Amino acid sequence: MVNHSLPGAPRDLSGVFAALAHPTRRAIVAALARGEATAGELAAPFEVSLPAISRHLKALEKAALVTREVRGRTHVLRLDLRSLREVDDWLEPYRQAWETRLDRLDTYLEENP
Amino acid sequence: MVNHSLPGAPRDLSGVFAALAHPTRRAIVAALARGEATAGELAAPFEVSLPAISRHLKALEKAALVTREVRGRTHVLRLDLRSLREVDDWLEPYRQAWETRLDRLDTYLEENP
DNA sequence: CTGATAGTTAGCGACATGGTTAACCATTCG
DNA sequence: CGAATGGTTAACCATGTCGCTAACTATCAG
Repeated sequence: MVNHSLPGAPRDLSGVFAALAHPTRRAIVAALARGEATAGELAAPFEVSLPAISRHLKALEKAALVTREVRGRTHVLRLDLRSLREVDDWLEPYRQAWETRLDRLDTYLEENP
Repeated sequence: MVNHSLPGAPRDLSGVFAALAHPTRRAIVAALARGEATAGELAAPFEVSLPAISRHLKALEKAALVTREVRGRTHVLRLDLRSLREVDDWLEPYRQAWETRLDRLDTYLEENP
């Protein structure tokens, strides 16, 4: 088994979940999944002010969901998949639970509409 | 593809993530994965007061992570896996991302210690 | 140097969260 | 009935979140 949480990134699942508990931040994560972007580029689609986005980015960075590289006066943000992978790891035992239980419910519902 | 969010359970992923952003609530979820339990049974392992647990349960219920059946004066709580499955669904595209990218990093790190 | 651009920090207000203790239903038991 | 049990609700306090505007820092262009 592989350890997905690196030494420098302490397993603070609470912080990760809290960061993901905001639709704007999830949208930023989704945007970064398509590739790196600057703070301004990330802020553009949203109606909230730039300072608001700036603090969302800080929250994502603190949760280790995002890394930042300062290049001159622009900040390049990138998604760090490891924190998401920790969420996935946390989910694992429950996944097993619904694979044994809930899929049978799915089957039942499909066969009895 | 199966739709895991049922009509009665509106897709409020923010609420689910927020509910999971607290260690006590994650512990309750973990406890309920082993089977149903009463509020008192769930509160026992924790050092916080019973009212505090009561409100954690209410938060989990509001996020549809937990269902409650009132039997006489005891409340029986059960885990509802569907909300966790929504988290899993949300995670899916990212899972694909790290399966194509990060596993190669894993391989690299294992081969170059 | 000057001005424009990229972004953060500061300060404020409104509201949510999480914990406490005390009080309050509701149900079971003798 | 009266008392104990299971649990929630109320009131309060401290702290955190999220948005705003205004002000600031830093870099690039001319």
